[in-house]
Formats: sequence, structure tokens, C-alpha cells
Amino acid sequence: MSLKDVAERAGVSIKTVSNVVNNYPHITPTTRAKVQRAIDDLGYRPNLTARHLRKGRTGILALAVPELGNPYFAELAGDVIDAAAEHDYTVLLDHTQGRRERELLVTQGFRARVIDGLILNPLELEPEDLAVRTDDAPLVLIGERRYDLPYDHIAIDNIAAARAAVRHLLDLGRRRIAFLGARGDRPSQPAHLRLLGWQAELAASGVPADESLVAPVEGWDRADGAAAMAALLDAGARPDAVFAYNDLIAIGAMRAMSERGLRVPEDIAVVGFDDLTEGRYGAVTLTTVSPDKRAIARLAVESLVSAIAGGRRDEERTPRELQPGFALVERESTLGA
Amino acid sequence: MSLKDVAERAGVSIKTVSNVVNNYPHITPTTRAKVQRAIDDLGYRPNLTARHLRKGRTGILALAVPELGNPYFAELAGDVIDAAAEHDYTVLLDHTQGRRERELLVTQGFRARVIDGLILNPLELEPEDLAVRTDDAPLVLIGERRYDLPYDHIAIDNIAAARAAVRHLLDLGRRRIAFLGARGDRPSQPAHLRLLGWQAELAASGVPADESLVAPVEGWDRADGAAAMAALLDAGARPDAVFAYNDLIAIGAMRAMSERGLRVPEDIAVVGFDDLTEGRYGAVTLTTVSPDKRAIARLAVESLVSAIAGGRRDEERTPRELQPGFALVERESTLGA
DNA sequence: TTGAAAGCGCTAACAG
DNA sequence: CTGTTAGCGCTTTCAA
Repeated sequence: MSLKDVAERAGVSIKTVSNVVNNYPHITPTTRAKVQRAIDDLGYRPNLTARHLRKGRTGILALAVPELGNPYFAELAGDVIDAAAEHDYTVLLDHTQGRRERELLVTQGFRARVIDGLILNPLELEPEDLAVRTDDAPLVLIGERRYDLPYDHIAIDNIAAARAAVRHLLDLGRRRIAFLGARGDRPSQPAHLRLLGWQAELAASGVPADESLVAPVEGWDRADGAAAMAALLDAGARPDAVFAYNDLIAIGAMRAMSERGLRVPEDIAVVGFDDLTEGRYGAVTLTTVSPDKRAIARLAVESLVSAIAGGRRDEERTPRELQPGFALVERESTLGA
Repeated sequence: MSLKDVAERAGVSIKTVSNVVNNYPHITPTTRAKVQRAIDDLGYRPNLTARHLRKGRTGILALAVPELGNPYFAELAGDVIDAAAEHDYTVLLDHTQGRRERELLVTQGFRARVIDGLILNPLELEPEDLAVRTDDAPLVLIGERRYDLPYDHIAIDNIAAARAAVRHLLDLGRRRIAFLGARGDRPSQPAHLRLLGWQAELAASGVPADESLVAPVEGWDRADGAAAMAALLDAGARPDAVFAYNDLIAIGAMRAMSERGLRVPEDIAVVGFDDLTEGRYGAVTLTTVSPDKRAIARLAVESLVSAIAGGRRDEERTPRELQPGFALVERESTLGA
């Protein structure tokens, strides 16, 4: 069933039907009614694929995040879907599992021209991977990592956010503040900025940064946090506070502490990062850095939509560094019940 | 850039290029090399939209879940994406917020013909909404609700699963077992089967089903669980166990208990449903019914893919009721540390 | 083994 | 205000 069928049934031309379907204004009410009638009778629905082929746009954006099992990305994805809907775009979701080859595949546009643009949160992708990108769909980057490439990048000020977290712990009188979430193998990678913030705030307060309090993690989930905390404690470290790369790691760490009979915050105060809903419902609610996810989603979508509409090629654009706000949310894991 | 450009550059016809791109076997190596060279030089990528228009299929499935913020659906979505990828399909994700009109919109195919099929987890949709469905993309239903309509339905045996949970509590000697997650306004709705299971298992054991231990919820998140538990306790109920509709409600309920100084499981044992990773990292780990999410995802995708391939119209199909397995995972919230 | 040509369903000129 | 026509880029008969 196509425009043609409707046209035949209504006794008009294809163009007229198209006009009705697209709400083209100058149509006599009689014609419109006649056509509408045929549309209803036949149950006609326009074929968007054909429309897209013709217009060169599909109305689909892709969002690629490392892992939907991480509530931060799930919540963000929901916000992106909502923001995209406001611009009449729908969202195709990918998860890369934080693996470089998957991230690479996504940026190289393996959906060639079914998407109009891509929002990517890279974890392992290297600048050179992005530099040789050939796909011409607009790309917007989100997340902690910065690439000095001609793509808009949306992320909160991670260093400032980390400093605020550490500042809060220092203000509470804690001095032996551990950082959970370094990557031993590649020190410059994802958690870099938050680690820098930790160092900077300690330095600014004249508190020595004890490297034995920096714990590496294997991944970014609760199990990794629990393992890292256990390793830290087993190695004999005695922190009085923990700043975790994210809430999941913080939650895993708290579990490890409770298994060892350590109390939060009396023995060890904990601050996380992401403000997951999950952190508000533990036995001890979690103090955390709360990035403005809605703003991140909105800015990413707006950036992409304008790039698509503008039809500018990436190389011709001046990339923007957009920084939504964040807030430190103080809860029981630092303040007590 | 199109096949035409490549053809011109290679000095062959469009068809030949198409053959190369599609790995059509009977091509002389010389020709293939020549064409491949042109493809590489030009950086040609096939336009999937055009291919789809021609073939009548898009290679995109849609998955519509109530809420990505609920980790159960986020985890399930990840599994569906993986299962779809095995069949060379990609997934377009929607969230309906459990609102009937959004669910309706999705089933009526507002993405008309950009998707080849739809997997839907309805919450509020009524049978009559589905009965008048006109969109002809195959549909597969997942989740607790059953509709007697010609669509495959994939869900674990909710009554049996609920009974196993209640059985476990009874075996531990609990007798005043509350059910958290009824919907006061519409008793027949989503949580129906699990409530039935609660009733059935109590009846089978000769334990009276105390209706004052059935607590309604406003929604399905942690806050709803906390509110329901608080209301139950404030009303003077003194359960010695709680079976929650899902893990989020159970987690919220445990938070409400801990705020009142009640201990889990000493004072009240708790069983949830969904087996979220989150439940394994609280101060008290959560006993829960663990549905086989991977199997649900796999079956849903396979059902859809075969319906698409078969080209059968819904009315002609014999709907199947597929039941993946589940397991009761016993943890601290019923067994203690 | 390769080429020519038709057509998937739609929109956008351009006419009338 | 409405009709005709030419493609968007691809696959697919049908020939050569």
C-alpha cells in the first residue's frame, strides 16, 4: 500500500495525497476530505524509509554508551531519548562494553546512513582512532575523556567536581583519603581527571597525597569496588575516607567494609560520583557528586541536531566544550544518620 | 557517493559493483579487485536506507520497556541488544513510562516501517488496545501480563516463582508474610500473578492470607517500596516477612525498616524479584527470584526474527506461550549473614 | 560473468 | 490549487 493506491482510490494524483499527508496548507477542504477518507479506508501509513531515502535524513540518532547495566548510563539514556523526542528524533541505543573495537566500530558508522548523528561516550577509544574517522554523520562526545578533535564535547568539570568531593571530606576532618578507581595499567585513562582533582585538592590543603591510598580497579562496577577496597585493606592501608570514581565502586567498597565490620561513616567516610538512585536507598545513603544528567542529555541532543541541520562538516566547525553543572549531595555516608 | 560513482571509477556497471559489495560469488578476481580498489579509493559505504527500501526490511527491531531507570529493564535491554546482534539486527529502544497512551502509540507503529518488529513489555495496555492494532510489524510481548491475543508471549511462570518465594519464607518458619506491590485501584493489574502466587502458597500450607498484610504501591521503584512499607508499619501491621513485587520495592522497604530500627532478617525476612545486581551489594544482600533474563531476551528476539522471516501475518499464527526458567537465589535477607 | 533497465515509495521542481 | 515527472541508492529480473 502506497501513496499510489490512496491516490487511485481518491481519484486524485499522488502529489495531492502527499500534500494531505504532509499537511501542505493550500488544499481545498473537499479534496482534503476525499483523500483523508481514502487514507482511512485503506489504513494507509507513510513509508518512512522511502521518505528518508528521499530526504537524506532518517530521524534517528544513535547513543553509544559503555554499559546499560550501569544505572548512570541507563538513566542518561532515558534522558537522551526524551530530549531527542522533543526534536522529533528517535534514539537507537548501542552499548560498547567499553571495548575499544566496539567503540571504533560505532564511530566508523557501521550503521552507515541509517543514523543522522551519534552521541558517544568513549572509554578506551584513542585520539588517533577518532582522527581517522571517515563516517560523515555528526558526532558529539560525552563523558570524562577529552580529545582535542573537532567534535563538541559535553561533560561536567570533572576536576572541580572531584575537588569538591575531597574538599567535603577534608572539611569533616578526614586526612587519609583513599581514591578508588585508578587504572594501574594506563594511568592517563578514564579516571584520570578525578584522580587529578583528588591530588589537587589535597595539595591545596597541604595534605600529603599518599599513593598507597590510590587503589586500582579492574572495571567500573560494584564488584570492582568491593575487590579494590578489600585489596586496599588487606594491604594494610587504613584510610579514614574514600572517594570513589563512581557510585557503583563506592557501593561495592561499602559492602567490603561492612563485611569487615568497618562502619560508615564512623570508621570510613565515603563519597561517590554519579548520584544514582540506588545510592539513596542503602542502609547508609551515599554522599555523591551529582552531575546534571538532564542537562548533559539536552546539550548533547541540541548540539547534534544543530550540526545535522547546519549540514556543516566536522572539520569546518569550531568544537565546543560544554560544561553542565554538578552538585555535591551530602548524605549519611559522610554525615552519619 | 553511490554505486554509480564507484562503477564509473572502476569502469564497470552498477550491477557489478553491487555484486562485489554483496559478495556475489561469480565474479572474476580481476574485476573484483578493480572494483574493490575503487571502493577503497572513494571510501564508499552502501546506503542502508536505500537497500532497506528496496528489500522491504530495515534490520531494526524496537524494544519498548516501561522505564530504563529500572535496572531490570536496563539489563534486559542489554541482553536484547546482544541477542539481536546475533541475528544482524540492531535495536531501537523506547520507554513508555508505563503509560497507556505511550504503550498504545508504540504498538500502533508510530515508526511506521522503519522497524521490522517490536518487543513490548506492557504495563497498562488493555487487551482491546491490542485487539485493534493495525500496524503489521510482528509483535512479541514480554512481561507478567497475559493477553489472549495472537502474539507470542515470553515470561517466566510468575505464579510458580511467587510460590517458590513464599515457600522459602514459610520453610524458614515465617507465618505473617506481607505482600508489597498490589495496585489498590486495579486489583487485576500488573502485580496480579505474583499476588495470586502468594495467596496460593499460603493456602496450600494452611496459613491464612491476612489481607491487612497486602500493601498497595504507587509505582515500582524504591521510593514506592519505602512508602508502602512505612504505611504498612504505621498502620500497625507486624509482619515477620515481606515478599515484594520486585527488588526495587524490596530495597525501598528494607530502607524503611532500617529507619525504624527493624533488622533484616531477624525481625523481618525479605524476598524480592528480578535479581538485580544491586541486591547483591547492600549491607544485607537480597534473597530474590531470578528470572533468566538472557533466555527471555533470546526467545523474544528469536520469535520476532522468525515471524519477520516467515512473513506470516499475526492472525495466521498460533501464538506461543514461552516460559524461560527462574531460580530462587537465597541470600542474607532471609538467611542472615 | 557482466550489463541495462525497472522500480521500491516518497518528495520537490516545475507546469498548468 | 493540483498534476507530471524525475530522481534518492539500491537490488533484481532479464539479456547479452
